[in-house]
Amino acid sequence: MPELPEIETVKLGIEKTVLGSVIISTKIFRRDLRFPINDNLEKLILNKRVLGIGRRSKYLLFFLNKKTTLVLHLGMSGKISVRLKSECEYTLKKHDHLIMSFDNGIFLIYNDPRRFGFVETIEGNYKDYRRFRYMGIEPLSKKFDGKYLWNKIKKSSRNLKSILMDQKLVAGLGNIYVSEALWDSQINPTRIGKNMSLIDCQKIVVSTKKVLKKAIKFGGTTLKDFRQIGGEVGYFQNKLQVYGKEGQSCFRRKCKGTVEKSIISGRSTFYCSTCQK
DNA sequence: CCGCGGGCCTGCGCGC
DNA sequence: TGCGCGCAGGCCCGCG
Repeated sequence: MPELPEIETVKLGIEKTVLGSVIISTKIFRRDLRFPINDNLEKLILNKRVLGIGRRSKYLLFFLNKKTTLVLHLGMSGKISVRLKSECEYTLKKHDHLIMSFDNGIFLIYNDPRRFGFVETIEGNYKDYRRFRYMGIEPLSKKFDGKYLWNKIKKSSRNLKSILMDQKLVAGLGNIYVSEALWDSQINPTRIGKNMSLIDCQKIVVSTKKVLKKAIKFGGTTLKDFRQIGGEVGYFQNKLQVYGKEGQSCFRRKCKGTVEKSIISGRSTFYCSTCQK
């Protein structure tokens, strides 16, 4: 499910609802998520105030105090939603795994059918979190520029699809937005890193940022199960240019090509080989 | 060290 | 209607 724009959308929703509030109760219905929920998680977060909400790549962060940060990863099918108390008590939904209630009356529910997501705490500075240690830079940061990308890939014999999916290089892009960004930049996902020019890399970076920002603006992409925290779908699926469009005419003006789908590095990849060179 | 493929789960849509 | 298959927005791990 969620890539960077979807997590950013969820983050903005959570900020509006629980920032500054205190976690007054937690209920965990299943602990066997992608990684088992630690036995002491409840103890570590109970009665803590949410001092800040953050996002690193596709990870959501609840800053509780100097020592403790709650990390949430939504995997492929995870959702966070807000509900009223009565709804939680009487209509627990299938695959609801965790409920946190706050002193402002808000309930946050984590639901995840496939259980590829997980919840855990970071003790100490979140920057030292082991899952962030080797993680690449944020794609929307200033550091992510053409030069950075070019330096990272100019000797690589991997294809662009797998390069941009590599979270150690740039963290937060996933299957949808890599296809979208490469289409926007008119560069073919099968091209090899070492054959890319600095100009090509600059184009990719510009397109990536443009696509991500637009997706955030539209509240992310809902293919089937992504929801904003109030249950609203995202709207960026209406703005997709290639993802899921195999067999359709390329949307680029004056391009007579057809969108094709192929499996690159194990993932479905969509592109138009007529205009993506 | 690096890159790749399999595995983790459930649900859905498709062809038969 | 039902069944089996393939596929799905991500990540970790083991292997070569």
